Amino acid sequence: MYEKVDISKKVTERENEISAFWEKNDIFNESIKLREGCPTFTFFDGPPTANGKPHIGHVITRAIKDLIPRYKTMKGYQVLRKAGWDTHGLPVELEVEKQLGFSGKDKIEEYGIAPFIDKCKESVFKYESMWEEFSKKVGFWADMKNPYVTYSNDYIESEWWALKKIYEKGLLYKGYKIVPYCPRCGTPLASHEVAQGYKDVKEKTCIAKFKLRDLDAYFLAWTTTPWTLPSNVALCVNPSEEYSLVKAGEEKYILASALIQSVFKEKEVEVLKTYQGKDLEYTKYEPLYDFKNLYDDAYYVTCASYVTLTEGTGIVHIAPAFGQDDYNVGRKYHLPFLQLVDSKGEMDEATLWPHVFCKNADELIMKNLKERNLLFKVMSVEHSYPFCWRCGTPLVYYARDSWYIEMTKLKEEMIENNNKINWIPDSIGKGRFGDWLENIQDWSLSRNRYWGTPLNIWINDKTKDMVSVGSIKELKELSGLIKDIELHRPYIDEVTWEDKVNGGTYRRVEEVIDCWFDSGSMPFAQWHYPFENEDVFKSHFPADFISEAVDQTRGWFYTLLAISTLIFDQEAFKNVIVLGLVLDENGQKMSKSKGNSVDPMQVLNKFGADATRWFFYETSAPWISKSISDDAILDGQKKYLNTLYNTYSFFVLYANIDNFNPKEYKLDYENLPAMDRWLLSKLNSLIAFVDDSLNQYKILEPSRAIEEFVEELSNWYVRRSRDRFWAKGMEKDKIDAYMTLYTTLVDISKLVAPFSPFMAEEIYRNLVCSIDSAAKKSVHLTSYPVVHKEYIDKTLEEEMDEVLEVVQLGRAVRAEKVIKNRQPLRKMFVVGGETLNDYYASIIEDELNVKEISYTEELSSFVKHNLKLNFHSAGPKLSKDVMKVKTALEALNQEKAYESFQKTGELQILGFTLLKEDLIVETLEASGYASQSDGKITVVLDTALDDELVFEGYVRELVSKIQLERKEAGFEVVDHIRLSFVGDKELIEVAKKYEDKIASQTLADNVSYETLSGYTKKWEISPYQIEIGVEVIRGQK
RNA sequence: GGGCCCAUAGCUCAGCUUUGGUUAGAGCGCACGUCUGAUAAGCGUGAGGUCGGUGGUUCAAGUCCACCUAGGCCCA
Repeated sequence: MYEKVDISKKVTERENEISAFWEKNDIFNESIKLREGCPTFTFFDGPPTANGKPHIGHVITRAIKDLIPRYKTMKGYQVLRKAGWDTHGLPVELEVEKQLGFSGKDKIEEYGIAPFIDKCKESVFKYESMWEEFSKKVGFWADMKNPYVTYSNDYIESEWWALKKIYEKGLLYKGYKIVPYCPRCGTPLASHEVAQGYKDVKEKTCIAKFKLRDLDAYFLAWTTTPWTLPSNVALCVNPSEEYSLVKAGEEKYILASALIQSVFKEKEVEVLKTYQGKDLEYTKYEPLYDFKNLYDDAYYVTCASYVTLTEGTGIVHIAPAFGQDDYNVGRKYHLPFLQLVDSKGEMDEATLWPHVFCKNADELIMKNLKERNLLFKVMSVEHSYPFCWRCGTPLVYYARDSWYIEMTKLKEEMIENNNKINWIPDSIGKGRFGDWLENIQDWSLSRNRYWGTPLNIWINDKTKDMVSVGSIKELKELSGLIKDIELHRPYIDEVTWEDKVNGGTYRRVEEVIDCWFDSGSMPFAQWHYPFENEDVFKSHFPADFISEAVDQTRGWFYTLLAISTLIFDQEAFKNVIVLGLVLDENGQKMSKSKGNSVDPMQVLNKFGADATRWFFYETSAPWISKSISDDAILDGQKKYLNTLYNTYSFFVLYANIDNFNPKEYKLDYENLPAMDRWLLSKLNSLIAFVDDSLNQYKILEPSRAIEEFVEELSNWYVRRSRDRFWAKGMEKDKIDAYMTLYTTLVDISKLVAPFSPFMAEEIYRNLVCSIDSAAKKSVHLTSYPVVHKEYIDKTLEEEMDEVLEVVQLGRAVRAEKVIKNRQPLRKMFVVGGETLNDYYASIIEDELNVKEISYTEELSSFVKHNLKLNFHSAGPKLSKDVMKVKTALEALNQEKAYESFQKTGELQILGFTLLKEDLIVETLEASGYASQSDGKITVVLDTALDDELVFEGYVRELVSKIQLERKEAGFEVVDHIRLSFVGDKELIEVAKKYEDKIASQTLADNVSYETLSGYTKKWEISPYQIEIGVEVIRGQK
């Protein structure tokens, strides 16, 4: 029959066995082959970098990424899952530099680019096997045999095709990028290098005066970097803020209205006129300096929304060579580019201060302006400023050559395509991402590095003509190259050709591209489209579903959308679940330096994949960051996984004893008892809910519903139905119970397969495959459970809810009066609930150990009434008097007020008329009765005891003690025993009187009152004592 | 500096948008009691909350508004 379930076996051991089964039978590929010809569901896997180890954050991405495709596969879709590796980029180069023991570009060139990139290639797959093991462990199914690799020639060639399309659309241009730059080292710094070197410094800042050309007034503009003032070409205001023309002393100034006070302090100021920022646009002013003659092209006011009124004057000076914001404004207004500081950080020859280091020129410039009455004010400011982490020189922001993709031209298309995407949660798509698109910037594409996709632009050194090469074939045609070539530096740099007509040599530009372009190109580059696999690509674009952590918002999510908009003018993915980050147990970010990183393999080996996955599903919504801890994982494991597993092992235990084969019976729905129909109703409600939720990419809600169902299955259905499985023979009631539980467990195994793939598999294989060789050999090859609508009976569910409520109240009464559940009671009353049928009554009676239950509407003998204001209805009606009326109502004689209210349906108080909906009737326990109420239902217990009840209580005690002894003595559940009693005569009499009952419940074939035998133990059953012996009778059933 | 997410019991989280409403819930953990022939389980009672802070709107605010603080993410 079924394989015996060994509860003591370690979870990880069980999971490893399942894993081995999947591998041996190639279940993953089987699950894809099975859906050949079915509709496709497209999932894109965001490529991890293989030169870093998997960390705990990858568990959540993998858990979520795995769930949806498994679900969709079971729903009948074919879901290809090509894994990928992100292989290019600066981190790889840095890793290799470290390994080779040097640092810096000059050292790399000394070492040689060819051997250097060979090292990069090696380094990329340093942890590949670790990743494979990791994926296997979490149960993440992906095609890791044929992954896409961003450094492969095919992949790069696809990117070249895309880059050429962008080039042909005229969207690829060469401009400047403002980078943090160390003038001493002569090199730009990467952002993480800059971040290392911030220091708080005190610096002189100034407000300069810019004289209007057509008005006797000055614009006031504040700058923290006076050395950029000679390179000024424009001013900038916020178009939607208000600005004022003010008179202070003899002079007139223009500045933001909101900042007049902070600029002029106590000084007398007269406001002459106000403007909207937008009104000032294109107002011309006199330049501070005329080192270069740009008088007709520059020196006017521009508008940009980044200008804020939090400090300064609300007017910003624009020097496009020295700030990214400035540069963007410059491009927008076609301003000239003026860079009067050289690459050593020294002032230009053309200025009054040639070769002075720019930071030292601040004082000189302010002195000069002051002499010419162009300096309004000088202030000291303390702020954090970046310094070179190598040499301590203050960094300057400096314009360098860079290639851009002109994303600003595609703003509308980007927004339109973004609006087609279902973001989960939508606040990210609309908020963080949407806002960002509103302020979209051009994509700085090039990197002056070595290990990356080379930019496919060749320039004629004589004519300056440019060519973008879109394929290897094209390259060969142009250059006459015959042999195969690797599309990497330095090899690709050697490919040049002569222009036979106009002369000159075409050479490739030096740059490689941003590796984010690699990952954003994966929809087509993974298939080497358009050179191959046109069908596969076309049927798998855009993706139905992707998911990554929130830090990818401006990373992969953006580049996917950007490239698909550029090339295909559509969205790259339809649904995206954004995931929160995984934090340590104190909610702190994990980092190597803090030493609080959690090793994912250690977690997986300790708790198993199902429990770890479940933690991420069930803890909170996917996008909320999670604090991970052993306790938190253990929680879900105990509550959900162990409970389900125990229920399953309970079934197997008894089904094996009874040799129960579900294939020999049918689920006889029409004639099932209410308990079974209740379970089937709950089950199918659950299936409907989970299916619907997953279809909407909701994960938290179905997880919690599953957990709740499993709890009810185990702690209500199975607990209540235990003796049905325990009954002798194979009566209909027993078959019903078996069939109901079997059906439920099999459906649940399918339902939870996407969530907890390992346990689902184990349950399914043992319950289904063990008895049906024709069944699908894996749960992941089956179809997702379908709702039996006819099994859903909401009335039944509500009735059972009431049973549970009554039981809970009854237990509360017992606890309060300290009456053990083993002590039977004669009578109970239920007031205020629906009258339930005998079946339910018997459940309640059994559960609460009472002989009779009666329903009554009349509870005056048990309870008192209390009238309270219903604020919801009375609040708006009474308004300010609401509290007065409340107090008056409380002061009334409640019973009398209730009576008259019952008669007339209304209540007069303080001149107000309160109607039924304005009042809440509360019932309270009257003295002398044991009762509990939840406000709607009241349960009253008759606590009087007579001899018979007391005897029956003793019987239950005796049975309970015997069962304990059986367990302690280590008897099997099915063992029959010989019983013996010695002790106080009161208890002996009870035992004799109820001997049959005791014997049948404890499988005793023989009872003796003379001498004790077998395992014996003394018990106190207050106030008497008894000693009980239990002994196995072998060879008998 | 800008944008966004988040803050509720010792811990993990509901409740907040759609309807502002009387005593703010659940699970875990703790104490006591109870039940149990599947279970590391179940049930009950109790202790445990200035709902991050301040101010505002309102008869009434965990819930709506403004500001602030802490943590996190992205961008400067």
